[in-house]
Amino acid sequence: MSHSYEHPRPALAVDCVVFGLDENGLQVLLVERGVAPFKGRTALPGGFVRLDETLEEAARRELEEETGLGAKVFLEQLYTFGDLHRDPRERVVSVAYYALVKLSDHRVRAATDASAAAWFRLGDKPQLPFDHEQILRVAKARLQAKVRYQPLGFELLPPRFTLAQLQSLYEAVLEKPVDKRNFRKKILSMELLEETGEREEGVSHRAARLYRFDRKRYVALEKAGVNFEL
Amino acid sequence: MSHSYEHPRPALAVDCVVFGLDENGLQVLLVERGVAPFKGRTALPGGFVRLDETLEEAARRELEEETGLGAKVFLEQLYTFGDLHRDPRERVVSVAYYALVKLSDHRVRAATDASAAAWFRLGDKPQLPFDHEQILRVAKARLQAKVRYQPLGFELLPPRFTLAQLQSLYEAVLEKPVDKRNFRKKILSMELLEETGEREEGVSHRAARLYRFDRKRYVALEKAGVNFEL
DNA sequence: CTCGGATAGTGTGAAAAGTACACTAACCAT
DNA sequence: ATGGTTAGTGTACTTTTCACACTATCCGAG
Repeated sequence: MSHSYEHPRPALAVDCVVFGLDENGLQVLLVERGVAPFKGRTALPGGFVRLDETLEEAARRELEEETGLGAKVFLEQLYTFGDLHRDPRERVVSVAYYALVKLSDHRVRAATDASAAAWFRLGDKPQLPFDHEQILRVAKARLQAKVRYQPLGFELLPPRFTLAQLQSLYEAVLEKPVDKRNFRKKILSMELLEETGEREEGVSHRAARLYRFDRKRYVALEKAGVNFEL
Repeated sequence: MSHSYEHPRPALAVDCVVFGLDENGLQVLLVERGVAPFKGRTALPGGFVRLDETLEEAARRELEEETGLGAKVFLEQLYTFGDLHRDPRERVVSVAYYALVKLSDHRVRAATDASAAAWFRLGDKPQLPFDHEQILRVAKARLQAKVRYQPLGFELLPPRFTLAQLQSLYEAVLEKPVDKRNFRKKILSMELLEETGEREEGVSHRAARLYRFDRKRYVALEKAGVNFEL
């Protein structure tokens, strides 16, 4: 089947930068390409936009198809890349999205999935084709900038977490150490965290309290114009 | 002439939100549409992306064609809008850009240009077609957010300006008053302004000093990681 | 059962930044 | 010379940021 238009059109794609976090720091989810160009190479998950779906729907569909990630992950538009030769074959404009997922939920799936998705540490990944290196750089910069004034971090953690986990998240993303006492004061003063009353289990030292992110309160405070700068 | 592709493709357009400033506050540059849909309606300048130009080139070309704005204006990508029915005729995805121009330079051109471009105050403009109201809202929010931590304001002023002009610019963009002494202290402490040694002329009161934005110094300081939060 | 190892959890003082605020200086026009 | 108009300047108070070290709790090993 063929489709004709009066004027030539670039192809329109979406690409996704999926960030996850574990003990080793910030990771990114990459897939092995199943089609040309760059078939067999490791690249960002993505694909062409269909006519009956929005850009975000296209991004979520591709994520589901290529990595098994569900529809609820945090996903935000990043930037649109339109250099003439970013795809060697033909003109392709790509709307990039970035996603944040709780790596713990998706470690197994990605590891066993037939679609050959895998997590890579940022400093330890293969060279990416197209302009995916650039997209990844922009995504990392955006994440670092945004995490300072929006509580994005919670998207990367399990539903209940300790303050130490939250702190090392910030340290991993920002790539610099944070003072424990000042961090706790600051983050608790925002009143976005709710104590669950529970504690860590199975650790061979004093068990830390488990907190939960209070999303409703966040929405309310944000509407009221409160600042969440770290 | 007709162009065929194996899979259907959305059309790809760019739209531009051009901000300018005068005594009446923040203004936006709009054009009268010469083609359907919405022929004759006032809308954001924009048009379709060609295969041999990048997205930014397309935005600058459309600006030149429809408003006479030159190639040097400050222009930055805003967001990409891809709702299914944002264009009533067919699927069109639009990459929006926003521009900042010195209104003084372009007041005459826009007023006399055959292409029927005109400046409108934000609170006093016709209803815009497509999703251009949404695009404008996003652009305004971005400008307000960005002006706080990047010295964008200078793009809206003539090359030499007084501190009072700069202050009213911030007041116009942020839509709230700023303390004169604190503003001057803060902005001068950034060391981005250079005294020209000249003064205002033709005013019937004490003449203010004229300053110039030191772009080189800005680039240097920015690289060094300095913060320019207002 | 106690002792060592590991992480949780807590407060204070000093420095820097932000904020509110009012008068004199300079210039022009009448 | 006087009045009108905007330029230009400093200080005291409050708030925020930053650096920094010890006790509490739990587990496991001996």
